[in-house]
Amino acid sequence: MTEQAALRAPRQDNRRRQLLAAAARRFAHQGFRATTIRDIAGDAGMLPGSLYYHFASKNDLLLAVYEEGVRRIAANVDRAAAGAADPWARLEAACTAHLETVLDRSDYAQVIVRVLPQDAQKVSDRLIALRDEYEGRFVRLVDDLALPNPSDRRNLRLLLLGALNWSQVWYRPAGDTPSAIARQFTRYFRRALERPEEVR
Amino acid sequence: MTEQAALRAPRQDNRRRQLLAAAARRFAHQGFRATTIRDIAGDAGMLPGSLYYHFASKNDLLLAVYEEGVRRIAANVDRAAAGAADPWARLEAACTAHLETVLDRSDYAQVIVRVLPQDAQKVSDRLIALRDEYEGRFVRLVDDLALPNPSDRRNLRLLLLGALNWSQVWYRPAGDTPSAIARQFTRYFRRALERPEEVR
Amino acid sequence: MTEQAALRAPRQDNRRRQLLAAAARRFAHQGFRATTIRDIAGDAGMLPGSLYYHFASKNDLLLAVYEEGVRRIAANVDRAAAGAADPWARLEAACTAHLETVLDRSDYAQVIVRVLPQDAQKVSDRLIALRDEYEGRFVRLVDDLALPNPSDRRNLRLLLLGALNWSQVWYRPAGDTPSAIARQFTRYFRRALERPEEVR
Amino acid sequence: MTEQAALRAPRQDNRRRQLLAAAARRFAHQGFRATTIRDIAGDAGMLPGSLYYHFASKNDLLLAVYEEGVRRIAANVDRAAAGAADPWARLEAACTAHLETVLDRSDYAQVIVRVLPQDAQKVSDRLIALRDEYEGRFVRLVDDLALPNPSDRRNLRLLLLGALNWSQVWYRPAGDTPSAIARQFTRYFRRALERPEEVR
DNA sequence: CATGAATGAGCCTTCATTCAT
DNA sequence: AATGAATGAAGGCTCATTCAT
Repeated sequence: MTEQAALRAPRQDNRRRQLLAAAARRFAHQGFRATTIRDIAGDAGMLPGSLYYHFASKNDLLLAVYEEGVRRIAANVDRAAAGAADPWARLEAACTAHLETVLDRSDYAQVIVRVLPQDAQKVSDRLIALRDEYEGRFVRLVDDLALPNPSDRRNLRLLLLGALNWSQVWYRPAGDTPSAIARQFTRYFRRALERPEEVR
Repeated sequence: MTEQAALRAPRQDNRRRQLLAAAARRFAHQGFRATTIRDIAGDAGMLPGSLYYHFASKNDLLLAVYEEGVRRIAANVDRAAAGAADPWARLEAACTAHLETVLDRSDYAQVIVRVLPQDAQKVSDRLIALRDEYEGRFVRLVDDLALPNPSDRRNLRLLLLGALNWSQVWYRPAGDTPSAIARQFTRYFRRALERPEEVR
Repeated sequence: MTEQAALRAPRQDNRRRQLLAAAARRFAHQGFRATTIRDIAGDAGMLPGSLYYHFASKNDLLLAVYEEGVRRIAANVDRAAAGAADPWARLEAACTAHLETVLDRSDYAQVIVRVLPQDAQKVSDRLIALRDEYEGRFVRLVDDLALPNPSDRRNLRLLLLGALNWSQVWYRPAGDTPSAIARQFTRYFRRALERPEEVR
Repeated sequence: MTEQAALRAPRQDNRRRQLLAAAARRFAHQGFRATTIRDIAGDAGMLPGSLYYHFASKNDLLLAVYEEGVRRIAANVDRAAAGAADPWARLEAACTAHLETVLDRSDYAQVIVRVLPQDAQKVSDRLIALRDEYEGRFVRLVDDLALPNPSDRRNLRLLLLGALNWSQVWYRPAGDTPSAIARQFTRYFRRALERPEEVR
């Protein structure tokens, strides 16, 4: 990259990115409705009206945050999964990456978990599609496991992801790390799955 | 109590109850911020201003809904647990009662799961206290289990309750019943706990 | 009417009427888009938000002004027409009443002439219907004339009403009175109509 | 003029002309206030800010459109009048040219009829002057008529022009052509004027 | 008990305009 | 000549809340 390009090109994108980051932070911490355009613009050092040069509406801003969130968490999860040898290791790596991203590394990703699509009626379809696209990964990861009782798949996936996502409610940085939590949860999950239920 | 009071008191209580029920329904289905005082008053057949005769603020209304929600779900859970013989059966019965109440039987209880305390800053402490009081039951239920590895307790409780609560996000009346979900989840949970982890 | 009723009943209606009057005045003098809710509320001595207790939107306010305008001008025109003996006298009386109402007596009526339905997209259909309903009177008044050449009717009606309505653009209180203008215009109109065109 | 200027000047003029044409079209069809600088710049393929290189303000744009409108309609009317032999034919030709230009041939001219000077406070004086200058033609055309009753002149001119201008409100391309309307109206006008009023 | 009426703060958004580049 | 980016004032509207009656 020439020095000129380094100085000029990113300018526009920078402001947009700043706004997006501010929006992600606010949406993740306060929720969608409790966040005002003034908050976001203020965080990025501009006036409310100026934000509309970069985004058409608050809904569109949420959509953009969702998109970035999916991009990031999906990239982390895919990278982590790709580095693992067998299906179980792959799932564990994916879950760890998922939870680390949500809890620690990305306001964007946290928004996907925290803000419900219904909060932005006009773009809710697209938000749902983004969520679904992302979660498809876990459908496939669970499908790859060799399970004694394959019909457990759906329920167990919902249990695992639900437990991970809910941790956002009780998680405190002072306790276990996100990756420790994810690892624990996945191991319990494995124990529950690997052998058929005993007769009681 | 004079006769007059006998006639009047329950009337007043009725209106309050109607408002509370309307608030619970709205908060459960739309969330706290998306619900207006107008919605709630309208559902109870009165005007917004009239609501303030019964409740001091929207926050107070939420607090009252939370209180009623805890009262109901705790009653259901306690009753279910009391009818079971051993610790594992007790936990399963409690979880089933918990999920049935949240998903099917009580808007009040659903509010506890759906509406975050931070949505009502001024009463958030009390909302948190109510949540904690209720969840204490599960701490005790899990403590009663005879586990090979007692240090799993906290994590496993968080996993189980988180998975149950998150089901509110994906639950559809057309699929498995709440009690079926709860039973399944608890059984997986049991399988994961009863046997010590193998060496891998 | 009892004194109590005199004091209490009209209260609500009074404020609504004040707002309507203020809106009519502003719309008539500044046009629809140039008038702000703040202007109108301010004229009625209240805050912008308070207006919405009485009217659901700015469009609805315009609709209400139109309705009142049609009611008033129609009443004036009908009364005037009813007092005249023959068709020509009836038309002249109606035109005089029309123009007097528009120019002198009613901001409401002036709004019908000045504000185009397209200015309020969401209610434009109803605005057009109101205009049409009113103008139907003139269709009938012209139909009642005994004309040598009946096919002139439509064009001549459009000419007469157009000329009257356009006077709003050049009319100044210092010059001819509205009724003088209307009388003059109607007489020219009559002269143009009563005998078939001569060969030139 | 240097060759460079010869090449450049018209380019600049082109862009200005494009903007003017876009503004005229928008103002004629949507009105002044409903048209945004964005609309106009967009129609000319540029961004809002760029427009300000060519025009100092939205008001100035309107003024320029008015000027061009007067230039065009005046040219049409003058040419038409010049081709007619006697005063009545001259008036009829002028009216036909006026209405054709307004309804069919020029967005610029339509703006003069549709957009009220008060819509642009800061230039309203000049807008009024332009209107007056143009209408002077009709004062003269009517003055040239030999009338039994000369005092009718002003009123009849206002009636005729008003009726013509108002046709913009009800005119639909599917019905009579503008020139047919203008011819009809002028003939009625002539009939009304040529004979003294009878005693009634 | 309830209502009618209003408040006031704040919300999202629009838009003419500016200006460095 | 034109753009990108921002401004700032204003606009329509919402909503929890108040209070005299």
